[in-house]
Amino acid sequence: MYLLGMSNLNPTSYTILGGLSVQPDLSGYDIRKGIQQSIGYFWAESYGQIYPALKRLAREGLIAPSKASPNGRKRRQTYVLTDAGRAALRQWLALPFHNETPRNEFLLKLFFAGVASPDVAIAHIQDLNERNRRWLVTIKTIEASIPPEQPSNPHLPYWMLTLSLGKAMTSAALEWGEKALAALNAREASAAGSPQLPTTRTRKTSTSPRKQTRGKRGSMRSERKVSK
Amino acid sequence: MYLLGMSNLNPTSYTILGGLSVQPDLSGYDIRKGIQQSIGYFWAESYGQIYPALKRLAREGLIAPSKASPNGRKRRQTYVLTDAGRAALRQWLALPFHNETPRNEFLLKLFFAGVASPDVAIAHIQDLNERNRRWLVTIKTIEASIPPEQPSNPHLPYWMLTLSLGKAMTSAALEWGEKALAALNAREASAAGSPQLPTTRTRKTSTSPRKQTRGKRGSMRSERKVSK
DNA sequence: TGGGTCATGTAATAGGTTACATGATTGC
DNA sequence: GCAATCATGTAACCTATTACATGACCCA
Repeated sequence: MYLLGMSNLNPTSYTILGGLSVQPDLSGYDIRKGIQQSIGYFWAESYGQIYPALKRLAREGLIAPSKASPNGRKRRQTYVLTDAGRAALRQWLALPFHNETPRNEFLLKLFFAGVASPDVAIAHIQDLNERNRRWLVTIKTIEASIPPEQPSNPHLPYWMLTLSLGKAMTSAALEWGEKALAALNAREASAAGSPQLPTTRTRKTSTSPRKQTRGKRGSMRSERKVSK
Repeated sequence: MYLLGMSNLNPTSYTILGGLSVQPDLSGYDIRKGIQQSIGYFWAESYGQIYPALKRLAREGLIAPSKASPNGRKRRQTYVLTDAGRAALRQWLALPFHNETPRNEFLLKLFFAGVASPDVAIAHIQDLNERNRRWLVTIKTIEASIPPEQPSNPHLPYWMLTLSLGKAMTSAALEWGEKALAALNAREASAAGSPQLPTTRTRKTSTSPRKQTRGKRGSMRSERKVSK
């Protein structure tokens, strides 16, 4: 009965189903905003994914257009979950989760930092610490915005768990970063005390790395396939 | 002088440059193996990325084919870093690191776990804990394999730092997982004690989710674009 | 002589971001 | 009337994984 040509949705689609299961009558725009505000510290979606996914989900009957416009807004399409959609969501929830391929560019640069000046590693760790401090603020903000809800909400215990994992990991990384920074600074200081061969490294006064431009950021598209 | 049509390499290319900066005369195969064995807990590369990247790096003069075959193997192409390659690597190392888009499927499923039976969340957390325990073993294995090197190795302090961050975050996650599991089990037990309406949830004996098949794993390609 | 691993490579496809285009609505 | 934000959508890329093809070498 439900082995028609559908299935094999992408994670974006399941995120949409999940969002609509928590709150019906959301538009694509709402969904994106909701994701940013509630699970933005561990999940992101772009419009380029959301709108096509909505079309497809509707086509396959997992969501349905709804007319309800909670506020007076017009020209926006909201959706609700269908029974089939709820079933698909439950099915997906029960499957083992995928490990995302590990790709941590911070750790990669730290691993190879021996080729560069110690300033580089120090700057990256400072950068990481700042980002982590900001994450902690974000997480605490979300945390503060939750309790007011009705306490019988079946989602609440799980929402608290996701927040506490986020907090635990970010805190651990921040503690590591502060210790690492202290260790590297001590090492730098002692190196400055003892004699040192003049090497490639030019002791810069600023430790902050300059802005990174990589294909992205539209302009500055210097790359143009060398051969072929 | 060095503003020719090159630059804008992808992370894979920089990983290769990094690998060759630590040890020259590696083949594509070696590089992949080396990555798995030393930084596999935070970085992965596939052949489909490595071989094209090697070609391109050689074309742009950042690496050069070398003849040295450390062991007696034949029919394999090894490479060394050129001066330009080392410069490119240093330049990239100094740029701020990219945050990978946060996409943690475990947290996503946990967040929406309220739509499903409590067994689902419990199974996922057990799964996570097992993976984390395995990570810790891997990290400790790598850790044990490092000290024998010459202590003057300039990479060593950074390698130790990457390992300690990996360990800190994994341990934090594991501690969280154990507490979370205890909390959910307690909740389940107390729910079983108090009367409960018969709902959709079918109390399964097994808590382990079944194998996930999603397009990948070649066979079982049930999806076949419904329309268009 | 045959299995395992070494070794290189490519085609199909998935999955996703960015930049851009377009226009409506709200509030000042 | 104008800026900000709401709102939808698409085309051009990029990045990466998977599956497959191909064959050499090692050793028992």
